Amino acid sequence: MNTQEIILREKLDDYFSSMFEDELIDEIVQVGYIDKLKNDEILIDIGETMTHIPLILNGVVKVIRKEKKGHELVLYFLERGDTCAISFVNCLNRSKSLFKAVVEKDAEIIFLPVDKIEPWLINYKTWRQYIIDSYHFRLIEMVESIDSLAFMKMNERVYKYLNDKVKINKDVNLEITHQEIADDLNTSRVVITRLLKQLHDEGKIYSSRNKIRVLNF
DNA sequence: ACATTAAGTGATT
DNA sequence: AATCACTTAATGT
Repeated sequence: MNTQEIILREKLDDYFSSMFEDELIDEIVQVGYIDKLKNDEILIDIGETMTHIPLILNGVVKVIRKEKKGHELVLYFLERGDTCAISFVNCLNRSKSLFKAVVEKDAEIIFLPVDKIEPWLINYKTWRQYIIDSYHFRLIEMVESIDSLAFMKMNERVYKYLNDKVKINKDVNLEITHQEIADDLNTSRVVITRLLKQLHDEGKIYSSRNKIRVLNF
């Protein structure tokens, strides 16, 4: 066993080993490769063809829907233990990505080549379960995202967004600019500035330049 | 000291 | 809730 495999196995032990059977872990170790990605690196962009699916070991990946003229909307975040099963099905169909995925917080990710992993669906019950669960979970998050778009006012959306961020980063102190929030929610900076000021005055957050602290989380 | 980037605000639609 | 136009504040060089 080479060092790469040993490292991989070690990383998997953290989280996935309790989820997958030993034989499956063995296969993952053999075909997968691990990569460390830094903030703002793009995993995949809309229209690109996917060849691998990611298993997130740590860090955070942000999944975004993008409109042609640069307008974006954040759909959900992927964290430890997550994969994007959507990308998996996309891979099987050899179709192009509907989403853009960028690293939100430095991440270690195992990439699995799709042609190798397809048979796992048949051979490994835990893998099947994992993929189905993941698909289900993404669907739920997508619906949540539709709900917030359709039914929530912008001030509620901002607050939810901040809370989601805190949850995912495990830190109530966020380093973020008004502009970045505006981009993620597809609105304008001025609107965010005003709503944040409102939240600040209501005592729900504390905000200063480049920083927001979510209170009573 | 100056330039750049982030944030705050009134007025208008 | 969005846009414009402008101001003020914070930060980098």
